[in-house]
Amino acid sequence: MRPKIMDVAREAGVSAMTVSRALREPDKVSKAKLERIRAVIDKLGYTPDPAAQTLAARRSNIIGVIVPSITNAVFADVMSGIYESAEGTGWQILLGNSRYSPLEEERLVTAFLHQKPAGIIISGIDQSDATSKLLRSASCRIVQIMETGPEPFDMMVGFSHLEGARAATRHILDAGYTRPGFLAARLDPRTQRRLQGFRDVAGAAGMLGEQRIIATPKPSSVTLGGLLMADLLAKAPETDAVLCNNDDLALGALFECQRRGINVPAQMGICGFNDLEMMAAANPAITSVRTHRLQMGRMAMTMLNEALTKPEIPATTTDLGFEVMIRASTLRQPLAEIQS
Amino acid sequence: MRPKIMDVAREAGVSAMTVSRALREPDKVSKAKLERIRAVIDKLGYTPDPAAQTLAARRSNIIGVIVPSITNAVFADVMSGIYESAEGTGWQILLGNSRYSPLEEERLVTAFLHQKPAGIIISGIDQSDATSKLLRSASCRIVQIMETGPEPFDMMVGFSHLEGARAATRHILDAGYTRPGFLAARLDPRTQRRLQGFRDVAGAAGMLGEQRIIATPKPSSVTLGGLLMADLLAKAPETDAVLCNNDDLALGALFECQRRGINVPAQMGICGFNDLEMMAAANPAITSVRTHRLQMGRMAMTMLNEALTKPEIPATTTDLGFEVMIRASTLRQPLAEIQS
DNA sequence: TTGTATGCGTTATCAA
DNA sequence: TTGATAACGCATACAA
Repeated sequence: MRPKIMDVAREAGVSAMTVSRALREPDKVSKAKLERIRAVIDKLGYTPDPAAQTLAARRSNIIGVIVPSITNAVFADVMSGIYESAEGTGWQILLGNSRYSPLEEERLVTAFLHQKPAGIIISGIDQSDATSKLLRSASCRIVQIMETGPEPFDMMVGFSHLEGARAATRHILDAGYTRPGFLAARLDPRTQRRLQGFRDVAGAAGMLGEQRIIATPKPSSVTLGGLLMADLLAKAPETDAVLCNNDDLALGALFECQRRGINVPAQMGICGFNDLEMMAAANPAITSVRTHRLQMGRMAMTMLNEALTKPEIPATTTDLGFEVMIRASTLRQPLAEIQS
Repeated sequence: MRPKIMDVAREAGVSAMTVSRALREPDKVSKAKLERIRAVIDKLGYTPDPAAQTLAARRSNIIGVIVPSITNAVFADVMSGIYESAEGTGWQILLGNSRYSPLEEERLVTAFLHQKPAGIIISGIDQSDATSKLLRSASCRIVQIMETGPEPFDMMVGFSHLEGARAATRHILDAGYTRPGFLAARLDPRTQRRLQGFRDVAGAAGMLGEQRIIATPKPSSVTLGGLLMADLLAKAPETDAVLCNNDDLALGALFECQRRGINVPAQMGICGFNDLEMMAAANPAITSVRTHRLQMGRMAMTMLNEALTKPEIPATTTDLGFEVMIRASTLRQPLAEIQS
């Protein structure tokens, strides 16, 4: 049988409560007893029973994490940061995959709240009314990740997808392209805000062509990137650059251009979003908006841990920003030199 | 306050035990009471407290899943299958990331066992002695995934990495390449078995050149694929094909060839492993060994669910096999035609 | 600083 | 088929 708290207490010559305190509030136990208790715990290999702890404390050591996809490299990176930062803290991570479905998200929040979690990390700022209500009345700390926005439930760490797309579009125009297009898949809220950013900047420059915006609700993939590029070339052959909603699409668009003998970046500029590792390795290297995914995950978990450890940590919103990584795929100068 | 089992019992005019039974063994409750209880449960919105259930039943509804990486697309796919198949079953998935560390894996197994899990899904067949001991004496069902092998702990679903690499190598030789190389990163056990498969077949054909085997313990990436290809070309310029240990490396190798003006597949054949989605979309499309990752995850969870639901389900090992997806990157014929 | 009494919400066991 | 009783292993509240 596994040793229980009473076994430790007996062996150490103290009460069960003192052992319990030694584990959770060592400051409130005298040095002598603390040492004795710790020795016994080591000797017996005692570990508290999580279920009993949860039942008695009316609160678990579970942190629920809800992401819309676990195969999308973007969220895989964020999760990796979360797991990394959770290591050694004692918090147990319960991962939920909402598959981009608000209903499934609500189901997950409900299921997680039944576990009396210590905290919840949830992606995005577009929760349904029902989900929002659940979260607002929840008695645990909450971190929204991926995005920043007004009216956080509690804490927030992310960046502005709108501004990211604006900056990328600005770069494309600065690079000398004049008929930019946009490729989008999935059409989730963040995608839509990126599209808005593109429209803002291209429109302000008088270079917006709605026929150059190719969007589909289908899930994103490299293959789809190629198909969307083909569609774009068919509908708007004048296009001389594309901002892709993500890096998979950008890579697929590059391959499609190569298959058609379209020179990138001379005849077609290509820009991705997220800056996955492969962007820099491609040929030509692909320009992309770098987002700080690992750091976002780490910080979300760190913020939560602080909020749960120290009392009275206020709600804060952290904007991690982004960075346009300019690479060969949008450097049109070679063509300009040829033309001059 | 959340309704408890006693609230339901009172409202339905039965004892708490009968409510408990109605939930878990409805067959043992009379039709009349069952209906009444169910109505009350709906009305009150009763949900059992997981912690109390675990404490009383000495067994949780948790299924621990241990993978060596969560950013690697291969495991992301497997996890996706697991989550998909777990949906609606009531099992809670606790995910652990061992980061390819046997020690971390042992730590995770220990932590999971403390939760009195209903089952454990663990990647690979190379558990340390300590981990093996823990798992053998565990009182829950276990599924090993990713690979098949002798001496399973319990259930198994995977495929032979050795045979996968053998088949790929055979294809490369059949395609007419005579000086094949191998690119490997990470060097985990599965990588090593793939390398063994390559050596087997290339050696038997008298076409093995040890100088053409480039391996590094570094984590895999597209960038690294390019670097390894550069290394290979420096050390063994005669190389006319590469089997890459995974698709990231293959893509990187392709880009590096393109940067150097080396024609793929005419001057260099490239074959990947796993057949991630992007392989078919690349230019040229890249040959790869398709593995059934989503299905593997689904099946692992399904097997576990069956074993936990129905009594006396025996241990079974399922080999899901693989498929060499032959694509342009290893179709040398064009060159052969030119030469003839 | 330490200990006692009590409750957390459910299920196992056994008897009816 | 149903129910009474006793755990399950720990933490909260309070007292000493």
